[in-house]
Amino acid sequence: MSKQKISAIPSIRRLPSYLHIIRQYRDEGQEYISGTVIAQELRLEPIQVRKDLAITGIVGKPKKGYPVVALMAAIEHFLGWDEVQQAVLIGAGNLGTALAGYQEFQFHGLNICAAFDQNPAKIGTNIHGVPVFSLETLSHQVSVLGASIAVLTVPSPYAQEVTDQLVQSGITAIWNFTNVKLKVPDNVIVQREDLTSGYAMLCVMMNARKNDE
Amino acid sequence: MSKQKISAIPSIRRLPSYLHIIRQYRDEGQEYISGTVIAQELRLEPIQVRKDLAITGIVGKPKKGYPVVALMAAIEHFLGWDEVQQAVLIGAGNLGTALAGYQEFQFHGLNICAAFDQNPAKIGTNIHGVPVFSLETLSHQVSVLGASIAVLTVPSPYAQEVTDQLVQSGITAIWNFTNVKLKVPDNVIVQREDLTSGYAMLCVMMNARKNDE
DNA sequence: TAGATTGTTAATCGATTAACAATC
DNA sequence: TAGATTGTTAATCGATTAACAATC
Repeated sequence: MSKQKISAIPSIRRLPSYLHIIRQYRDEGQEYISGTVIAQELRLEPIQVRKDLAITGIVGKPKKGYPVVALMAAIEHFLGWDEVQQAVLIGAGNLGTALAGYQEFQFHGLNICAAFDQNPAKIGTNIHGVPVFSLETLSHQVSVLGASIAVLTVPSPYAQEVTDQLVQSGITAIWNFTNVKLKVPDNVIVQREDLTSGYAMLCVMMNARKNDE
Repeated sequence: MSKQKISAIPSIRRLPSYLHIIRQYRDEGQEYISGTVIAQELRLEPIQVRKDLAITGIVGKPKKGYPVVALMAAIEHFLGWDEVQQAVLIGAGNLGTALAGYQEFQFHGLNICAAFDQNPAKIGTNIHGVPVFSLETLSHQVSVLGASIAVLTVPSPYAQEVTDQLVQSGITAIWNFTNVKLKVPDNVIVQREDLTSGYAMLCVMMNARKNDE
């Protein structure tokens, strides 16, 4: 088991932006939405949108498009966003606080139910309604809360040692916001979110434009 | 001009993580680092690392690897990180505050020199040393500060109208942290940072594992 | 010298795009 | 019916991986 290959990674990454558009059309009371329309909104090719949506199993109607409600359900189910996931936040610093207060996550079934920090001044307080605990109580809380996801926002130097604790506590999925490549056992999933890679893209595009003039 | 195709996007996105590893080796006083070693650290294929590094123009030495200092310089120059970029932060909320305090950006030549917010209570204060101004002074400040980049962290409903203001103020590159697909003129670059797309990946990996057991 | 590593050229793999019949 | 849109099958494109000669 584990370490298995996920196929169609680019498609999976585009699904949330489709969902966002589709939700807007639902709110406007539309019954159907076509791949062509989604493509226009996101400036993509219609064929790409259709191919991507196909992986969720949704079936559209020629001439009309996809039924909005069923399409939303199909994407959410495919992503597992139709079930609430309990997550713990590790590191109640700037970024951690921002993520704890990010309302959008509620739409994606992600519930940050507890935060952990080293700083005694923060323990016992709460950030955006999320209680902050001592890291020493991690194992206990993880089992009580039934959390399987950890959102990691500690300073880089602590990332690996905290990860070891997370693994020992029974966490099996880590959303890693540090720039450290974490070492974890085979059965633990890590998704690294690297802001600097997006910034690199922006910079290269700026350079390309400059050389173009 | 503009809208030109950037090639080797995946390679560009990996460069920052290489830089991070290489910097560690520099700090340890290493003179050379091989593609093999970088690959081991990041669990990639050595050939991929060599191919990626080649786009920066660096030339390695058989048997030894790449000269650490020159390699850092080559990556930084390729990304344009050897020159400081002035950026304005739009939206001094949770995420904006976190980004203003993100030390790491200094390593990448990104300097957030001013923040802007709608909220009168925030105007005149500062977040992590970055002064917060009224949005009405945007145009003036952008020209005074010589900023060409805007980091956009306003709530989604305001994203487009604020973007229009940014464009009018002379901003030509937007790092967009909202989930809105922005409409901008051809000469303006937008890099969207979508946290939910990373979370989608994590969820699909979790589902794949579950079905595997 | 022997062997690790580079950089180039070719092969494979997967993602995107194109073409088009089916359909409501 | 006419035409927009779907979904399938094939073609193209680009990224990754493999093979290997060159080299220090």
